[in-house]
Amino acid sequence: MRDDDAVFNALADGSRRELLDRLYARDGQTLRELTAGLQMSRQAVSRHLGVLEGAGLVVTRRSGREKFHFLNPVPIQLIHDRWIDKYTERPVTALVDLKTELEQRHDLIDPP
Amino acid sequence: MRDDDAVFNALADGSRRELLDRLYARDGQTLRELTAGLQMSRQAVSRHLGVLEGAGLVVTRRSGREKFHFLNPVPIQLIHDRWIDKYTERPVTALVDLKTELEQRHDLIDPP
DNA sequence: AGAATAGGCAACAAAAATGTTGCCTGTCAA
DNA sequence: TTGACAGGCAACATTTTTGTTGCCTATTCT
Repeated sequence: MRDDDAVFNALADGSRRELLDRLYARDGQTLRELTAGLQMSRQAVSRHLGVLEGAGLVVTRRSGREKFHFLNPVPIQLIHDRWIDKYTERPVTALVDLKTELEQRHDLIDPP
Repeated sequence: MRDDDAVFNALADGSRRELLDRLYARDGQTLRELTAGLQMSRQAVSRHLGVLEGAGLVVTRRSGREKFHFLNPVPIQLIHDRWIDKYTERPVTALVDLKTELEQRHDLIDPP
């Protein structure tokens, strides 16, 4: 497996993505704050945060008995850069543009 | 679950990401072409491509008995937009910048 | 028509992920 | 120092995922 496996694996779970959403809305929350409203045990949330931290999507900072969590958007930026060419400017603005391009390519392969 | 679940689930598998890499390198490949070199049965690759197509990451076009696969980068762009603010320009250029910001925030909470 | 090619579907076993409960350590306040 | 609070670790059962094998239909070529 490649190194980015942890990132994609962490993003695969809906609860973890919701945790990222919460941190995106307000950074620096503790485990208890993030658990509130998630209808899951504190231990489960703790492990989810551990997965996110292991993937580098969340950075933590401990202060006394509290642990603050921060969103790190860098791995997400890398996902974007992997399949979207920033130089040749692929048609990513709308699906309609892509479909148009597909029709053209298909005409090259199998002309009408 | 949300609607984007299929996309993240599709990206969670390393073999599927490799298929996207291959399509990114050369679009419009058939199932046989994509299977070559992947050390997996054709049926397994077929199901992986089905997952990618179901998530909208791959668009297909059938011509006779052959099926061509094309990469659709739109869902990946949406992932990027979800957690990276394009207006306020968060510090996503380097992890160093983020760490610096985290130090500053921590000083606000727990001054030295 | 007959053979070869491209792809699809379903059932099965093996492997991995998820959430729970129970118990533990460290920190803060009265 | 005693009790309350924040968080961590491990074992367990349940569910999901993954790849294989076997068999099927549709299309192309001789």
